[in-house]
Amino acid sequence: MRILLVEDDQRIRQDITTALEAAGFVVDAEANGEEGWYLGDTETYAAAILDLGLPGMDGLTVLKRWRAEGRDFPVLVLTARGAWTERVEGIDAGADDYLPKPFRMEELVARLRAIIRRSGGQANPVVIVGETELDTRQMRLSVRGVPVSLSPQEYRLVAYLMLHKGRVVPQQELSEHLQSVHFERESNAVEVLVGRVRRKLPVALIETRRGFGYIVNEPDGSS
Amino acid sequence: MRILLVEDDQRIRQDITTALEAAGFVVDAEANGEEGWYLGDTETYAAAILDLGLPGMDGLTVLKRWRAEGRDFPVLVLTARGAWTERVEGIDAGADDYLPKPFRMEELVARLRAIIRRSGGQANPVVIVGETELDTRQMRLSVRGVPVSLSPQEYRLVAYLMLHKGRVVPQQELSEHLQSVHFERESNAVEVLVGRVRRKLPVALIETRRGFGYIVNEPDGSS
DNA sequence: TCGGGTCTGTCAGCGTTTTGTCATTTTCAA
DNA sequence: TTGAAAATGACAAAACGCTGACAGACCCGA
Repeated sequence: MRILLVEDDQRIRQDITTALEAAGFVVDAEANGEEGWYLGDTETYAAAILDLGLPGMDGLTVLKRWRAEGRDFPVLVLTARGAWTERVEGIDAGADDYLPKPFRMEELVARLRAIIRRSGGQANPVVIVGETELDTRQMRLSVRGVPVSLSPQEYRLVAYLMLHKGRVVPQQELSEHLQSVHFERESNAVEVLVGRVRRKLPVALIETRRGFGYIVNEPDGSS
Repeated sequence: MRILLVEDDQRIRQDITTALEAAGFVVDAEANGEEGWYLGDTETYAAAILDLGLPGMDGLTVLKRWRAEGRDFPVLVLTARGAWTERVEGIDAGADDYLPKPFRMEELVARLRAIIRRSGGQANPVVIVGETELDTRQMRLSVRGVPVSLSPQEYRLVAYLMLHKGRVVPQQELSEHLQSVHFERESNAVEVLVGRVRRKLPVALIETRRGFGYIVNEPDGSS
């Protein structure tokens, strides 16, 4: 389930991204209005979260343009507290819901799931690859119905790979995503982690693409 | 069971929210009439509690608009003491019941349950997980039919987890929800509380997901 | 008003798990 | 074949959650 997030505040963007990923979504986060618009115009998303008041291109404009071009994925608009006008405009422009700042992350996730569900998409918290099942609500991984006990870091690794299944994920992206504050090039932390996970799994889930990164794929899938 | 509460008085809103949550409802509380209307129009609620005399948009108008657009969830109207006219108008506008201020919280909850039941929705006050039973009406937890004596805080913890069963609840969410006015980073209050509850329960109900939070789950482990 | 009991948050200590690093070996693609 | 990339085993520091003890706040009955 892929979500587009357009929000200029670096801090908020990070927080939301983290929360959504924890909730099992895949997030494309973008700070700039124009770029956000372009992404929404060219990629396929289950929903978008749009902050009004963006650099580059105003949020409302972004939304109107999408709608004008027939992009109909649900959009959740973030507004400043009490800015009632913004909300009205947002709704008029084709927003599906709005959320006044500040908000609680749980609420954001709940609302997002709501508009996705309403739009016909299903905000399924479960990802399945072969015999492996990832339940993002329970934060649990199981193989053939048997839960696998993973440490937080291990879980995050698997979750990230599974949510991005079918795509080669570079080591650097992983190590950045595991939010360890280390960019240390000379660290094989990810490799070690992958090893640990593999030892715990009864099936070969994570494939190595030597020189590129790791990938989780459907069993029959070839690249 | 999700309830929409539209009430401008901050104090009353808080009280009702607390009472309803204690009773096992999930509450969206809103102070502004217009925002309340929007929520009721776009979200799905089991019922709404509506104060007349709101800023933004008058309560009666909100109600009429909902009904005009076919929203038929039951609505409980709060009226000022002796404002007989309001009641008549409220009923005419499509309210299912009214409650004159001031009122007792228990009465509010009872009436709310009544209109929900009448409307076909089931306001089930009982949550069952394995051998554990949470009766939100009596605010009582029992295991194998034997009541467990819990302190208020302990009860809230268990209730919250049980009402969110099948989902990992982060410690932070818990500590926020227990409305302790502390955002204190380094506080192990939740851990202590969990420990106390566990000691009182004859069964393993609360599972720890190290690094993530706590979860209450059906014994077999499917959500 | 006093005294005992309960509730709740803090703290320090403890054992366990987790995680990054390092040295070394293995593997693979060019 | 060969050198870089990845896997592995071992290790130690750090993180995490649990527990018992404690003290202030609060409630209630005498």
